[in-house]
Amino acid sequence: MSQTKDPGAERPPMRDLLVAAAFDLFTEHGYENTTIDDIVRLAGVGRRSFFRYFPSKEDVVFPDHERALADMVGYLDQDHPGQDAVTVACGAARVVMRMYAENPAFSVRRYALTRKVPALKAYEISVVWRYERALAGYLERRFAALPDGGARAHAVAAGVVAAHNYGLRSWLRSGGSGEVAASVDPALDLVRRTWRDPEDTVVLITRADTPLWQVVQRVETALRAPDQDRPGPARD
Amino acid sequence: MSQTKDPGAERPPMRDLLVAAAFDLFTEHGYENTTIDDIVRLAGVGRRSFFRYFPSKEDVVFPDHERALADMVGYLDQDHPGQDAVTVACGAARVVMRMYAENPAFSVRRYALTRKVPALKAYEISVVWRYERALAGYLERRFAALPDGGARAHAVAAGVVAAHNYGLRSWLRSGGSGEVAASVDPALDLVRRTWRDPEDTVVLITRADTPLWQVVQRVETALRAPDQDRPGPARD
DNA sequence: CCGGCGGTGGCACTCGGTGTGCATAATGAG
DNA sequence: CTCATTATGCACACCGAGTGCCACCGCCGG
Repeated sequence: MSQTKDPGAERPPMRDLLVAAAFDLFTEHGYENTTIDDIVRLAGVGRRSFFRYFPSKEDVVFPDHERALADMVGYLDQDHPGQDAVTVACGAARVVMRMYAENPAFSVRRYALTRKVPALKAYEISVVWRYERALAGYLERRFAALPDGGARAHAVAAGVVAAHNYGLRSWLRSGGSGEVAASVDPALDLVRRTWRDPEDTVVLITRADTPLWQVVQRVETALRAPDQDRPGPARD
Repeated sequence: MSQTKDPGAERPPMRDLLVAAAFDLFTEHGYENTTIDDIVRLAGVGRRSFFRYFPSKEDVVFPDHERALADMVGYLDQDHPGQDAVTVACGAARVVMRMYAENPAFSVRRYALTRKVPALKAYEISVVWRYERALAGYLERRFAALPDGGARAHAVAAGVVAAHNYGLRSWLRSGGSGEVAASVDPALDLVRRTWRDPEDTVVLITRADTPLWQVVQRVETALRAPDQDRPGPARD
C-alpha cells in the first residue's frame, strides 16, 4: 500500500493522496467552503496537478465511477446464456453495487456528503444517468423485435437503476453494515419479476374440477424447466 | 400577448427578454461561447439583473420547469377517485408533457441545445430527477401498506419518467409536429399496464369446454366494471 | 418638498477551470 | 559519464460564472 508496486495497478499514489485530503477537508469544513487551493496545500502538490487527475472538483468525490461504468459495459458485452434481458440488466446493476461494497466506509462518507451538498447530488445524478443509458442501450438491442421495444427498454433500465439505488441507499443509511446484496437484491427482484418477458409467462389451463395437487404439480414442473422445449424469446 | 397585462401573470418582461436574447446567441454561437455579458448586452440590461432572474446560466434554458414542477405537485395533491396510484403518476407526467406542448417551437430549440451541450444535459437530468422524486414520494405514500412499497414506488416513478421522456424525445425529434400525447401515451400505457396493482388483475376460471363467446363476454364485463363490488387497494 | 422603498446598474471580488512556459527528474544513446 | 529527450509537476496569467455591496432612479405617501 505504501509502494503500490503491484503490476496492473499503476495509479500513482497522488490520486489517492488528493482524494484523502479532499475528503478530510470536505467533512470538516464542508464542500463549498473548501477550495482547490486548500486541497492541494494539504496534499502538498501543485494546484495544476489536481486537474491533471480530476477534471473537476466534483470528480474527486466519485473517483471510481469511471471504472465501474466500464466494468458494467464489459459485463453487458459478455453473453449470458439462458438469462432473459431483464435479468442481465439486474446483473449489470449488481456490478455497480459491488463497487460500492468494495469500500463501505468510503461509500458511507461519500453518501453523507452527497446528501447535504446539492451540487454533488446533481453530479451523482448525471453519473447514474450514464449507467441508465448504458442499460437502456443494451435493452433496446435485446428488445429490438418487440413493437414497444424502445419504451420498454427505457422503462426497464430506469426501474433497474431506481431499484438498485433504493436498496443501496437503505444499506448506506444503515452505515454500511451487513451485506449490500441483502438490501439491493429484493428491490431488483421486484423489478425483474414485473418486467419479465411476457413470453416467459406460464399459462396453465385445466378442467375446473382437476384436483388441486395435480394443478400444483403441473405448475411446479412448468416453472422449474423454462426455455427447454420451445423457441426462446426474441434475441435480436 | 404583446402587453402581458393579464392579471395573474405578473412576470416582468425582462425575464422573457433575457430568454430570447440568450437563445438567439446560444443557437448562433453555441452555449459555451456565449458569456453572460453577451446576453445582457443584447438584451440591453445590466449584468447584475441577469442573476436576479436566473440563479445560473443554465436556468435560462429551462425557464418554466419550476412552474411545471409546482403544477405536478399540485396535481398529485388533488385526489383522483377511482384511479390507482400508477395511473395518477402517469397523469402527473402528462402535466409536465403539457408544459412542453404549450410552446413546441421553444421545446424543439431547447432540445437541439441540450443534445449537444453536456452541461445542459446534466442540468436537465437534475431537473428531471426532481420530478421523479416528487412522483416517488407520492407513490411511497400510496404504497405504504405494501411490504415492498418503497422499492415499488421508486421503480414505478422511474419507469413513468423514463417512458414520458422516451415518448417526448421522439416527438421532439419529429420537430414538434403532431400531438405530443400520441407519442407519450403509448409509452406511459405500457408502464401503467405492467405495474398495475396486482389486486386489479382479473382471474377468470371456467370449464375447459366453455363456449368461446361466453368466455369473451365474461372477460369483457369483468374488465369494464372495475373496483365496484370489492374493497379498493390500500389508500393510506 | 422630502424621505423611505423597490428595482436596477456598476464595481470589485472570489473561485473554478484552462493554457503556457519553465524546472526537475528519469530514461536512453553515445 | 554525459548529453538529449521526454514526462511530470509547478508557477503564473488569464477567463468567466457567480456574489456582495453600494449608488442611482423612479415612485410613493406625508
